[in-house]
Amino acid sequence: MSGARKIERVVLGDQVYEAIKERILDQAHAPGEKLNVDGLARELQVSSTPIREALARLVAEGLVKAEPFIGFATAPLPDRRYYEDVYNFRGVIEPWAAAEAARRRPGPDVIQTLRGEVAAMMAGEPSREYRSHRGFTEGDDRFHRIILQAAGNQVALKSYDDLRFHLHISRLYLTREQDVGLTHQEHFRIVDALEAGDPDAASQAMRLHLEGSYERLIK
Amino acid sequence: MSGARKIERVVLGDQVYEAIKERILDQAHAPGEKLNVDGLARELQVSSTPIREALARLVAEGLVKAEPFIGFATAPLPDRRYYEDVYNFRGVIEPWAAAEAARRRPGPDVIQTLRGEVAAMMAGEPSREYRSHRGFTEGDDRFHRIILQAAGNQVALKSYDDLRFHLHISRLYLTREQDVGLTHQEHFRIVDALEAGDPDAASQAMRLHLEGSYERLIK
DNA sequence: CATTTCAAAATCATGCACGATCCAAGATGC
DNA sequence: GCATCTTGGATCGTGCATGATTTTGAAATG
Repeated sequence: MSGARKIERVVLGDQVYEAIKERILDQAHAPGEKLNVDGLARELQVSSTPIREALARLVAEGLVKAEPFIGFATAPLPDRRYYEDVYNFRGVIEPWAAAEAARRRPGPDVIQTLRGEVAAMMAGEPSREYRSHRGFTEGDDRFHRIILQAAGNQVALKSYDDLRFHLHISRLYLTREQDVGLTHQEHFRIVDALEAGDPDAASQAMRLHLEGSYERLIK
Repeated sequence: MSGARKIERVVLGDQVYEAIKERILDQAHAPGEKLNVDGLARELQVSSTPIREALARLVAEGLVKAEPFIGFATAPLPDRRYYEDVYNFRGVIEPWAAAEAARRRPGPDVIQTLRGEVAAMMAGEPSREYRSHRGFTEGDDRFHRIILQAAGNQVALKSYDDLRFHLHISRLYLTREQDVGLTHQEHFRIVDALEAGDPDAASQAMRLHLEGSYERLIK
């Protein structure tokens, strides 16, 4: 019984999907770059079928664009208009989610995890270094995602997940060094409000953070 | 110039995708029903590759679930918890979108289209008839979508589109006859507020409509 | 006789190689 | 210099081989 560990049934398409996603998030492919199916097949040592399946999924998620009879390419960096929409949207969802999370009184484990993320983001090397740059971005991702999770609405969580990759990439290409300190402070205030169980304060802190985040992004 | 019609390069995978989606929305496959790749290939007169590509996309959109080495199946009807989340989420997004749309003063063509949808939904046969049942559902879909569009935020629009199919199916399986009249009145109030360019009234009308809609759905 | 066990066959998902089709770019002709 | 042809390369679709899963059916057990 207890020893019955679940056998991992591995489908090649899944692994290829993860591999390509990782490559894009690793900036191994620039935005808008063409993705050669045969080339990927050779590099990943599989046939073209799993590649195409994986790319089809990535297309549906918006990370990859497909042109009939021409091929696949990584999604281009969105224009300013798109970011404006994204932040307006987040400005509606996330303050609400933060209030909801505060109302539900997140457990100490959640607070602990959030503080851990904040601390880890601060501890990152002064990043001209690529790795820490990515580490910062991923930490920010997780921070916001945890709050969406704590709000307990799976639909809202999914809508955030759909934005994550685009946000991840844009942050990767557009984040500046001096922004780190400000982000840090804003995150702190959000966690404090959550811990205090104060919905209004949490909502307000999140709103301010997103506004600041947007300002930093577009300049 | 004017005669330069765009040649539609058609990929089989796209057509298969539309065909299967249509089948699911047509209730040709019950929720949770298994989808046989070879069977679909024979029925649609194509090989299995386009089928799998289409199914992979449908999986990414949540209409179809995939289990490794077992196959594909249409997504099961969600539980009550899910609908609660959906309507809480819509209760945040759509009132905001309605206010935004009112603020932008939608043109007379948009108002006209909305009134057209409302009228068409009312004109539908007293539906024990299946067709009009579906017609009602699709009309409701389009009504809400037009408002999201009028709000001018493509991210919010996409988040709604991600919910549309699930909503469509649940409405198809769960809508009652006596609900039609109430829906109709609520839609009217929303259009009026949009036409008047009154953000608060639009937001409020949308909120009431969603609350009513939710009540009708879960009982 | 009902129920369980177990093996073998049928069914089906998955991945691969190959051929057909189509796009892009360089070469040729005027 | 412009249009047409040709070649290279890539995508798209098909058929088939392989391995996993499910079902069938018969034997064995209680």
